[in-house]
Amino acid sequence: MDEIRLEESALFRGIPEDRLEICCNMLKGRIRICRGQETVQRPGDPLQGIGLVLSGEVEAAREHLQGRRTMVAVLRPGDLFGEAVALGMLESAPVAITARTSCRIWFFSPAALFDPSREHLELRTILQRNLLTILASKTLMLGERLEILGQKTIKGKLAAYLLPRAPGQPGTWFGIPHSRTGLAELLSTDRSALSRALSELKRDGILVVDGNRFCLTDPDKLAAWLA
Amino acid sequence: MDEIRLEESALFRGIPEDRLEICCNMLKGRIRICRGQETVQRPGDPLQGIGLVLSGEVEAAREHLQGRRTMVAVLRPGDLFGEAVALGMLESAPVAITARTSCRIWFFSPAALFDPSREHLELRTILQRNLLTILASKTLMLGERLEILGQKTIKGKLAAYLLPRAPGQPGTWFGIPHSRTGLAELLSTDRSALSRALSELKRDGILVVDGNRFCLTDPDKLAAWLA
DNA sequence: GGAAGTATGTTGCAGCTGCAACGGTATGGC
DNA sequence: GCCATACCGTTGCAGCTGCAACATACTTCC
Repeated sequence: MDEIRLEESALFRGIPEDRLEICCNMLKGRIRICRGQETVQRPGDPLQGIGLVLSGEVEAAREHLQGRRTMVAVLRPGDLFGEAVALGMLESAPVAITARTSCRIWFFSPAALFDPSREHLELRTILQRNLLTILASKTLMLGERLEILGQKTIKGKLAAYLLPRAPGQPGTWFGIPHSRTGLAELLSTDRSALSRALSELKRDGILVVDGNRFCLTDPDKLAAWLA
Repeated sequence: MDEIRLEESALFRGIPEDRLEICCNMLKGRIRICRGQETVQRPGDPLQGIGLVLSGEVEAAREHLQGRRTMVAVLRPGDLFGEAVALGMLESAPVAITARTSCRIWFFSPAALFDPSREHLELRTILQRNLLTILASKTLMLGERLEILGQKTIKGKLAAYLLPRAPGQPGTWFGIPHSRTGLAELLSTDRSALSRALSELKRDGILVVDGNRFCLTDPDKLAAWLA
């Protein structure tokens, strides 16, 4: 099973193991179990608190009209979602959360973190510090998404997405956590047009594809597509 | 002058006025004065700390190759930049910071915020809490940028950008903080193509434009362009 | 006042993308 | 085994966009 232990998550990093239970009680969390494909959170739903993925795989995506979606991130055990909404004082979520696989999610209220009481102050300090780090790296990740979506062509988007994910050694295979349809949503482009772009890159000897696995045979030629 | 007082900034919200000086000393800030058009921070530069705009107007933009840019945000007095990079433990900045006008920027080190000493703990707690709120709202802002850049057509991008900024009462004029060129960079599109799209929207009676000021005469028709 | 530089609107054109449709394959339920 | 569903690649076509070039203001700086 891919169940994560809380102390391995970024949120609880640095919390002594014997204090975990205190933290959990303090945050008043409750666990929700979702089946695969289940919608965890619809955009506009009243906020359920901050979610921490315990097991399974979860997607965060912006839903546009007519079923079109722009994927924001894939969440794995240990990842958080909803923290920006909760801390930013919005009353409803702007993104949809969907379970890719059956999963367990721990929802907790951020209010307890800022309880003015002096109780467990040192634990709350660690949690707040961790939350800062998590939000900072999420901001950086979103910045990279801007870099990708800012590209003008599909091959440019592919280059902006694949190049930072490829191993340093050129010609090495690496996997991505997306199906073709998912990749198209991530790049906010049309699936068939993406398929065509990949075919051309293959034809020109720039990369090789096998399902979710890629091998950049000519990274420089791919980088030439960056605007 | 548009100089901001520190206690009006989001970072120092809730700090008693007579403690401000303590905070400033604690954070070891130093002020940098920049002329208009000056580059404050090039992507890849070693980090100078977190920046707080005291006066003037500053741009944050991702620079692609060949001078193309995707604007990320306009920063006004009281706004922060670099906090995600500093807290996310990156050693260099991924975005370029440019002064639009002459400006004064206060750089400070985030390290003092997490000093393990007990000194001024209550002040540091407030600052950390404020930083969390700032990062959360920046995350939400970036999410909106994804919504905009995820649109497939220029008119869609315009709709995603203008509709949330228009006053509730249709037919009201409102301004945006961008020139045409700047708006094109914000939408990550070509300036002349943007100009063409705006002309067509004007021709079809959907909006009226006067420089940086817009008036949506038919918001519903504009919303129809959202993918 | 003049010159250089910058911002803006227009237009023609090549090219890329979105869309729809089709066929093939894999997966799952009955 | 069979059907339904989903995923993926291919293709034709209309349409939108990027790009280059040009003309017109407007600003700035001598």
